[in-house]
Amino acid sequence: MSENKYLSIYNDLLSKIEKGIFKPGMKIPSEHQLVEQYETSRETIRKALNLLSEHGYIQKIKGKGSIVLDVRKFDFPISGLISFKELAQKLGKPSRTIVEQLEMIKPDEVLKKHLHVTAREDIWKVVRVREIEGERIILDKDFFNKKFVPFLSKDICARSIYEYLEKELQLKISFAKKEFFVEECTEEDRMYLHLKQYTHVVVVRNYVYLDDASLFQYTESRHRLDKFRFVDFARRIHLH
Amino acid sequence: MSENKYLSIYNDLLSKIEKGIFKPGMKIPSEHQLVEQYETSRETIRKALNLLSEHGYIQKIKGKGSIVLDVRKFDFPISGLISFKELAQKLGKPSRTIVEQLEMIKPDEVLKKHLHVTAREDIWKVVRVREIEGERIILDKDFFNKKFVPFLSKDICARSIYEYLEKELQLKISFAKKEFFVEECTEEDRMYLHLKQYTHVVVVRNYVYLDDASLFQYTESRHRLDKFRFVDFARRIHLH
DNA sequence: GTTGTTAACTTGTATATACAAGTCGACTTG
DNA sequence: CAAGTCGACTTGTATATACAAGTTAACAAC
Repeated sequence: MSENKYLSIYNDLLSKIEKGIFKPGMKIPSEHQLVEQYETSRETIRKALNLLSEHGYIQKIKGKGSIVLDVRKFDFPISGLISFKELAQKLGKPSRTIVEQLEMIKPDEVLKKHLHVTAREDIWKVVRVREIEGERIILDKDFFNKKFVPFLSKDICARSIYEYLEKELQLKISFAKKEFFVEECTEEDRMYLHLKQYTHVVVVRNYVYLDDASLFQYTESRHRLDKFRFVDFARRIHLH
Repeated sequence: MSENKYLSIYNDLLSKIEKGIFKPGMKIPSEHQLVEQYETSRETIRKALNLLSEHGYIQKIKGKGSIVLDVRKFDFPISGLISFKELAQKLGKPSRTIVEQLEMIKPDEVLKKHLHVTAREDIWKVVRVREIEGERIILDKDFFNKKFVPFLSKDICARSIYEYLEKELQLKISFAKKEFFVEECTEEDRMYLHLKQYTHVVVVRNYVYLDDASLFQYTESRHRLDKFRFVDFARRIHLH
């Protein structure tokens, strides 16, 4: 359970939306009603509702109430900072992770720039292939600063690195920047993936930061063209 | 200026970050200091800071303060609901919009699904090419429900439809869902774009909603592979 | 010198109140 | 009947207070 009142209310309302107790198009109870239901203050309810709104689950309309959106209903992966294991569980497709490389390296010029490290620092390099429905679709190349991740094993990489980082090492993963673009496939891509006839791959560069804004991971995720899909939810900022 | 106190503080702090008065890595003044500077309450300051944090401009660290991130410094287009005109102005590259088609149509089966309309409703269809540095890079196919947009002209489409919708028609554009994937290019793509040797295009499907959660626009944006780039900022949700 | 303890700072959460502003239905008024 | 008004509801903004919890530097004790 959450220690936070507003987060536990967020979770409760979210699960009611996902279970269909609150259906798309429906109004959810008013803030006043929720205050009584959860025996809390209006500001606490509003924090929970604003989180739901930011994440695309509800739309708040002044004077009327909050209605459930269907935007988030069928679509994954939707924008967010989520591990492959969490994603695979949501999607429910049979998938497997194959650890192809796991070694400690010194960064080259490119990596020094991406991870903001010096030539002397030790870096974990992990290369994994994600097999989805029997096809080798995604090539993930992860780089971790050893300063933050002293130890890694093949077993951890095959299971879920994030679970290990957050639960065992107590790292507080906070935010990420992702860059998407398309690139010609390399020899490495062809070696590790089932590329069919495709000549390009979709590349996702992931820069992951901890709680204190320190960059601790750089990931390059290379997807076969035809299987790539990404969904984003955005709100317009009005400044008038 | 904004009528809202917290939005005008958000804007003021944002412009200080963008102008470099607050530089990446620097601490911004504490909430208490900002309360005195802006002569307001702490909750109002916190609303402004939380917005900056959500949008990737600062990181708040409990017990320490808020530091400016460099994540947003060089990267556009970053996730958000922004018109091509606004984007072009930010990027500063020479660009031009060519209106190739502008007509009123009845929706076919596919469009009926995308725009949630019946066969009897009138739909504006706008086809535009975005020329960047002299090359025809992006093909935008927009569809507007006539119920929301009674009138359109070539002139409006060449300038900025969004400016017209928001300023003239007073439509309140609120949020959007975007889907990204890669597709084989069509005859239409080849006809309108400078595609070089590329066999695929990046497709962005855009569903745009108004204030009251009604779907009013569907856009299909088709990008030449090599010029496509998208940046996303995401925060991890911790539920423990 | 090292360790531990304050004290003063920071941000995070929860609560209460007041009023503004948009929506909607019922009722009044012409 | 039509139009306008009013009251009861909704969400939005601004303010104040209290306490929790993390950080840091100064200081005291050993």
